[in-house]
Amino acid sequence: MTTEEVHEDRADALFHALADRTRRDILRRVLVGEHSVSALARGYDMSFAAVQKHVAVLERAGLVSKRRSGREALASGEVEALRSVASMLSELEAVWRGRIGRIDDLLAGLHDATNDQRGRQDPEERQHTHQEKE
Amino acid sequence: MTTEEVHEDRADALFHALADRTRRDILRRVLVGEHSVSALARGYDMSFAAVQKHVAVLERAGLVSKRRSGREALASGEVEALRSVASMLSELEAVWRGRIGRIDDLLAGLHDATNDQRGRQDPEERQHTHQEKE
DNA sequence: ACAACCTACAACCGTTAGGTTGTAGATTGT
DNA sequence: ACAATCTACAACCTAACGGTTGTAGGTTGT
Repeated sequence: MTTEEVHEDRADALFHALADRTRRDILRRVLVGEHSVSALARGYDMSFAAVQKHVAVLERAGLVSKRRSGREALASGEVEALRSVASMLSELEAVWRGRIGRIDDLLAGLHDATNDQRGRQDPEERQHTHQEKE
Repeated sequence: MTTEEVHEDRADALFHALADRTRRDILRRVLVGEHSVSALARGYDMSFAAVQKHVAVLERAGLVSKRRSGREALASGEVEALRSVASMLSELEAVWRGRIGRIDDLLAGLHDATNDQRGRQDPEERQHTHQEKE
């Protein structure tokens, strides 16, 4: 599996995890502070198991981490994962600006330089640069 | 339907549209410049109809707009929709910073002040502020 | 006129997602 | 010891998703 595929897998997991309002709501709560799964479950009109699954999806995506404390599992939000999603969007916007031609370059500024938007604004001379493959 | 529900519907559509690698790839292409649907379809190992559906999903989410030119439908990426997604993530990060307590406040800075991150960085004194509802 | 092309959409199919209930194990408080 | 609580997971159900093929209508070029 190439590095780029891993990146796409992560993107799939992250965007999918965010594509559900219950999960986004759970994420908001655990970003404020730790909550046990059952404490979270009390806030929604669905079964405990359903909420637990949502937390599991968030956890698999890396948006939430869990810690054991006795019988409860305390979940808290991972703001760095959130920032990595933001950086994916920045990459897309960079494509729009015409800065990135090949997808390979997307993995260049991946470590910590997430919010790299010093520089030009609104080029507007973008027009079908159009390199068809094959 | 409340304003907040509309907002959540939009978030659902946007994140769901982005949660598929083929759609993200299509989006990258049309962010560079206009492409007809069949031109896009030629780039993927799937049927025309499948690609057309992907474009439709992106269009419904507002990430892509289509224009008719004769027999072809030219799709181009909507960078503003991309920025609105980024602003949703900023709102979540603002929740983490402890700035936003109630979800209602999320709709405050929604018009154009998307990248509102002048101000404090990394508070770190966040710890279970924890207001349980009910 | 007609063939080629592009788009749109319906119908279908297998898999995944989001929900349910039930069961079982570990921890806690009395 | 025992009941209550919390978590994890399996099994199941229905709806939505991502793909297919087929059909039909509008545009283009010869």
